[in-house]
Amino acid sequence: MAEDGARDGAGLPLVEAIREAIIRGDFVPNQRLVEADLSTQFAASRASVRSALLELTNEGLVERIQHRGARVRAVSLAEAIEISEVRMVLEGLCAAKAAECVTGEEVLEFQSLGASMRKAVADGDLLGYSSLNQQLHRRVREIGGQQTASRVLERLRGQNVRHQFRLAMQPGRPSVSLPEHLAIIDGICAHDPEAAERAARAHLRSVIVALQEVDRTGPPPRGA
Amino acid sequence: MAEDGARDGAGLPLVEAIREAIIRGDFVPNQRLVEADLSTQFAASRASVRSALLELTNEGLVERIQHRGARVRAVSLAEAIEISEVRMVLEGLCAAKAAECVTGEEVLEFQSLGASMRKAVADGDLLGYSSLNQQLHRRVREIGGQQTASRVLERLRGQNVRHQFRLAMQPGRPSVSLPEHLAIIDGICAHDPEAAERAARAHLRSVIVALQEVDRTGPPPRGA
DNA sequence: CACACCGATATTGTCAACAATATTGTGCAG
DNA sequence: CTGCACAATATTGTTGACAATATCGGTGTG
Repeated sequence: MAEDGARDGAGLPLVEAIREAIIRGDFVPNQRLVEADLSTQFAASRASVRSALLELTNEGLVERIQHRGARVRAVSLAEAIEISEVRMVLEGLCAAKAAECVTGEEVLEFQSLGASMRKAVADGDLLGYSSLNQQLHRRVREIGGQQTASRVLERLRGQNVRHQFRLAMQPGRPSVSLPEHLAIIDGICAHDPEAAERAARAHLRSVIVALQEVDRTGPPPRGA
Repeated sequence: MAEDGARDGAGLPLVEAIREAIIRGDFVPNQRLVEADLSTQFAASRASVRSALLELTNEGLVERIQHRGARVRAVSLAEAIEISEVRMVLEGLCAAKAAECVTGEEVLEFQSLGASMRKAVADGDLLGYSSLNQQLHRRVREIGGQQTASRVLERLRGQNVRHQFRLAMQPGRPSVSLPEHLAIIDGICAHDPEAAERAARAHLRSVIVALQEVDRTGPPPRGA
């Protein structure tokens, strides 16, 4: 509460403002999202808020029950694993397609990206590595050219960004994921769709295992 | 036009009514969906129509442009192929998971379903086969228990139901798809996730080839 | 003391009217 | 005859108020 929603003004289209607020963590899971409150906080009409909540519901970020309002959806560990399984096969698909149609220039770009990731891990730059990580996944999607898969992946990303964040902060995690990422890059640069898909799937499988691990060690940062 | 939208009354929640109308083909691709018209046709307020269109937009069934209204989204062949590629990996995932956790009772159900499909093809019952087809895919999703994948698949289904329909009506198509379906069933019943996934992917790959074929022979039934 | 009933409150869902915007048709100049 | 400015129209986007519904607190009774 107490946020006066200064940042939106008329710049971003409200739905993005709320989405960012949820992803950033301004709204915690299970927090109620009352239409009237949001309309004042974001200086928008209730109808706009309503339509934004509709959109975010379909994106899986908020949950609505008839006559009972909207709340920030709390994705359980089981759901996070499901999402990662879907990501596994979809990113595998994108990696395979990227390996097929990658250009020479893009190969160089990927290799440079790989080098940067290596360096970030060596330097212990967690934040930089996380950013490069996202960049890699995004580029694979873009180059794969599978817009349908990209849209789905983009939506899923928002849903377990919280779990993803916990993973990235896990000590020792980068040294595990780095070789997996490099394998994806290698497969794509070698124009080997099957290798790229295998590598992408292996990476996500590893993410799933890590999710289960991190849950066993330290339960949720903020209990529901 | 000229439909007075008799069927909805107060039974189904409007959004489903419009969705069914689009899927059924009452509204053809690229047809404009004017809010005022729909509100009279379906005897609902414009606000309700508006929110329904919002929802359907997020489902990918309609397309909206700022201040220019909504139209039924026409999915191109390229998009249909993309969708089928996504289906390929997701149904592969579901089939694999189904193979892992299928019960003895469900094995019998699948085998019975396979027998029915065989019979329908032998009898030349296109409609019955199409129905069994959908039932098979649905059961695989349900038993796989991957709700995230299921939701995505369900949404994608609505988008290329038109292309799917054209395929089903293609002469000779059932004899091609039947063994593919049976292979999926066999893989699941054998509790062999890899075989089930391979079979599911092979099936969808065949669907993609068939989509390209049917486009080459007979372009769209109703040009955009 | 526990439990069902009932009214008060908060919140969503719906509606009708108004403003903003894009499209279309018309008239005029070149 | 063609191209452009401009008004008329059609349609969406927004606002505010109203009705429907669920939740919460109190009250009475077994």
